Amino acid sequence: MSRYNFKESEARWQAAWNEHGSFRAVEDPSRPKYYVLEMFPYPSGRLHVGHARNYALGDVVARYKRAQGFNVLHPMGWDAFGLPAENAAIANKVHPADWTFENIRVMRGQLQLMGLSYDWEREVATCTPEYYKHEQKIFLDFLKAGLAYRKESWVNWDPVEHTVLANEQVIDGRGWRSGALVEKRKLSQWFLEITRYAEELLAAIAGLDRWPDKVRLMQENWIGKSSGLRFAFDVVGREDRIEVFTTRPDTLFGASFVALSPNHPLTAELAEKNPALAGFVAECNRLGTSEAAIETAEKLGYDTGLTVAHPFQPGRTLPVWVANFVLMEYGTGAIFGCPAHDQRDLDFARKYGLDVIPVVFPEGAAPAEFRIGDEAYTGPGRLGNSGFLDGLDVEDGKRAAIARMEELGRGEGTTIYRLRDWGVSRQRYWGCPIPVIHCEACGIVAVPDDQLPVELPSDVDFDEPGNPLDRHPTWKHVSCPSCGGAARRETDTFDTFVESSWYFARFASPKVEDRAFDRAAAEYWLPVDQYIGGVEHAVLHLLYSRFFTRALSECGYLDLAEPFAGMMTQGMVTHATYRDRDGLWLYPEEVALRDGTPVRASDGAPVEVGRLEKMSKSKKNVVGLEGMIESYGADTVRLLLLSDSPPERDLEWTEAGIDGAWRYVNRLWRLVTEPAVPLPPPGAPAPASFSDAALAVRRVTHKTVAAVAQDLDRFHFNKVVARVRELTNALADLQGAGEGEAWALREGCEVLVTLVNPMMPHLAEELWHRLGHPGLLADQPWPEADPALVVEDTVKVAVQVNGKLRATIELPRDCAEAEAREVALAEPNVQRAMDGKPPRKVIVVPNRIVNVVA
RNA sequence: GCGGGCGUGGCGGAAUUGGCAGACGCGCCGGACUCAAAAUCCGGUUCUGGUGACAGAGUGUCGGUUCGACCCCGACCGCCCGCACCA
Repeated sequence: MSRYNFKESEARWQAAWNEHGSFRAVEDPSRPKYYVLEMFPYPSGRLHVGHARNYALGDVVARYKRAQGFNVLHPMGWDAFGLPAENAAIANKVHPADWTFENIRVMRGQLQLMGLSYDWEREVATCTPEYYKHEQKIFLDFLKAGLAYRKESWVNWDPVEHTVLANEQVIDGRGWRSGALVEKRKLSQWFLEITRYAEELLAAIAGLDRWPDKVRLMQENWIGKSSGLRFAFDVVGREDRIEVFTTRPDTLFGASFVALSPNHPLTAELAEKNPALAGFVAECNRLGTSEAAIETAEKLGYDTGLTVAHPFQPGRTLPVWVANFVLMEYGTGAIFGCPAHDQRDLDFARKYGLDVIPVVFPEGAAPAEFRIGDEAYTGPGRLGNSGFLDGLDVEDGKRAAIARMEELGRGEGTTIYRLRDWGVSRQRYWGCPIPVIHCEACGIVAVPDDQLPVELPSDVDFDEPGNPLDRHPTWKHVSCPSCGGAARRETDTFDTFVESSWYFARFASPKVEDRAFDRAAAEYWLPVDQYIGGVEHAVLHLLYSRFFTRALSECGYLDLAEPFAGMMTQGMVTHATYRDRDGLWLYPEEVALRDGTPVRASDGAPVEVGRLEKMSKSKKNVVGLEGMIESYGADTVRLLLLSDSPPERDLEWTEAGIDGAWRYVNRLWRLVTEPAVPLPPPGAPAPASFSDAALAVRRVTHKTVAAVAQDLDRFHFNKVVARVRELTNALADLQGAGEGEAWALREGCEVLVTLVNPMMPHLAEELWHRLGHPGLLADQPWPEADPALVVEDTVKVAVQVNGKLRATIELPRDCAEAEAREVALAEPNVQRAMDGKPPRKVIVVPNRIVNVVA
C-alpha cells in the first residue's frame, strides 16, 4: 500500500505551472473575463491558517472559473503600510521598511508553498514609491476636484508619549504603553468628501445583488440616512441660537431639555468662564474618540444654567445641559431631549430629575392614565398635550411640526446622514506622505507632478516618541513651489485604507509607471467579479473602495461606479487561547495535555484555557502555516480549510481535523493509483452496455458533477467536499471486474480528480498524470453531467400521519396525486397510525411527501 | 449603548429554503488483519424505553402561525463581529 508523496509532487507541479505560465493573465477581449480577488494581507510576519483560509477559498473560485473557460485574473500583493511596522521598529530597533520587506519575503514564500494560482508577475507592495506615487497623484486630483479638504478634528493624545494614539491603543481611557490618561486634541487634518456620494452609495446598494445581505444592511445603516427637522432654539438672554436636529419633531411638546455636545462651540465658550464646566468637558474628553467608548460610558450631564425658549409654547423654557453622549459629528452637535419617547433621554431625565412629559399615546390608552415608567414609549399612537398637533398620528405630527417650523422661519425639514467625511491624515511615519506643502504666503500648495513621488526619508529614528517625519532635521523644510519662499512639507501620512481603496485597479496594470493604471486594462478587468475577505471589513474598507472608485471616475481615471460585483465574507479562523499562571499568553504548541488537563509543555505548570478567539498574534493563538504544510502537505491543509465549516462561518482550528484530511488524501491516492480493476486506456470508447453496478456508479458520478457545480457556484465548499467524498466511497465500493465496471471506474476517477482539482491541485495534477494524460489538468475543461444519468425514474416519498413520519414509499417520478395517495394510505404502518379511521384530508407534495390528516 | 450575525448529536456541520432532522467528516465503541503496534478494512454510533418490530422525545428558551416549522412571526437567553486612527 503506497502513500502519496506530497513533497515531491507539490514541488513538481508548482514548477510545471510556473514553467507553463499557467496562471499568467493577459487581457483578451475575445474571452469572458473573471477577476477573483482575496483581500491582500498586511505583512505582519508569518502566514497563519486564518490567512490561508481566505486564499484557499479564492483559489477554488479562480481554478473553477478557469476550468469553465474564463480568462481569469487572480493577483496578490501586500497592504504594506501600517502601525505594526512602527511598533516593531520601537520594540526591536529595526527599520519599518526592513521589517516589512522581510515579512513580505517570508510570507510570499509561504503563499507559494500553498500552490495558489496567482499571477505573481502582478504582485504589488503599497509601501513602495512605485505604488504610492500614483496615490499621491490621485490625491492631488481629488484636491483639484474639491474632494479633499482640511478641517479640524479630534485625535487621542497621549500626554506622556506626546503621540497621537490609534483607538486600539487606548485601553480603558489610557495610553497602552504609558498608561497615562488619554486626552482629546484638535488637529487640522485632511478629509475626503465621501459624503458627497452618500445618497449614491446608499442607492447603489440595491444593485449589489451578489453581496451578502448582511453586508448591504450594515452599509445602509452605516450611511444612516434619516429625515427630520433642523431648527433653532432662541437662547434666553442671549443673541445666539442653538441649532438642533431631530427625527421626532412630533414630540416637540414633550421636550424637557436641550443637550449640547461637550465639543460644541457654545460649550467651549461657556467653559472659558466656568471652571466646573471646563472640568466636566475634560472628563468627557478622557473617553477618547471612539464611538463605542462614548456610547457605552455612563450617561453624564452638566447643567449650564442657560435656558432656551420653546418654539411653540411662548413663555415655556427648557434648561440647556452639556451631555457626554451627544456627538459633535452627527447632526448639529446639539439635541432636544424628549424623555417620554426616547430611552436615552429618559435615562438622562431620571438621573437628573428632568420632566417626563408623554405626548404620544398608544391607541386605546387614556392620556390621563398613561404613565411612563422605566421604558420610553417609542411606538405608534396619537399625539396629545401637544397644542396644534393634538389628535394627529406620529407621521402626520412630524409633517405638521415641520410645516409650522418652516412657516415660522425657524427651521426646515431635511435629510441627514450618519456617514461622516473620511479623515485620512495620520501623524505617523510608515505611511504614504501627503503631497502638499504649507507656505505662509501661498497657503496649501500641491507638490508639482514632476516632484512626485514625495518619498519617505529612510534616515529616521524611533528613539523618541512622536512622529519621526516631524522630527526629521531636513525633510520637511522645502521651498514653496509657488513663490519659492521657505515652506514646510506636510508631515502627516495617509490612512492605510487609502492604499487599499484602489489596489484592485492597480492589479489591472501593475507595471505602468506614468499612471495609476492603464485605463483600458482596468476597464477590461474591473469590476472584480468575486471579492473575498473577512466580515470585519464589511463597512469601512468596502465603503471606502466604493467611494474611491466613484471619485476616480469623477476625476477621469475610469468609468465605473462599483468596484466589486460579487462579494463573499469569510468567517474567522478561531482557536482557543492559553495563559499561564501569570496571565501571559502561550502559543498552542507550548501547551500539552497531561491526563486530559492542559499544562505548559516545558514544565507542567497549570494553564488556563480561554475562549475561542480570532487568531491574532497578540494572543498567540495562531497556528503557523508552514509547519502544517511541512507535515501534511499543502493540499491536506487546503482540504481541511475548505471542509467542515461553510466559508462565511467561523472555523475552529483543531489539530484533530488534519489527520482526517490526510487520510482522505491517501484514500483518493490509492483509489486512482491502485484501482480494483485495471483501467482501460485514456479516451477508450464506452462499452455498449453496463451492468447495474456500473450504471449505478455512473449515476453517482454524474449526479456528483451536477451537484458540485451547483455548490461551487454558491460557494458551499464544505458540501462540495462531502459530495466528492461520497463519490470516492461509491467508486471504492464498486463490485465487479467486467469491461463496464472498468470503464465506469475510469470515468469516475477522471471526474473525481477534476472536481477535486480546485481544492487540491497538486494531488489532482499528479493523479491526472498517473491516469495517463500527458497535459496539465490545469488546462482541462470542467466536466459536464449527462442529464440522462442525473435524473432517476423513481423517487422515495415520505408518508406522514398528522405530521409524523410513518412510512417511506417508492413512487414513479411525477406520478399522479391520486396514485401517491392510494399507495400511501395502503401502507400498514399508516393504517395503524390512523386507528382505522378514514382520513380527513390528504396533502400530496409531488415527489416529496404525503401527509395524511386523521 | 448602537448596528450586524450566529445558536442543530460528544465535536465540525447537512437538510433541495415550509416537506423523511443528523448527509459527509471527526471522535468514540466493537470486529478483521498483526507476535504487537501503526496503517488499512468491516460494522455501530441523537437521546430514552424495548432482545426486537417499534414507540416517545428532540434543532438555545418560551409562545404563536401551519396539514406540516431547524426554516416564518413575537418575546427572551447566550456567544461573536463592527462602531470611523488595528488591518
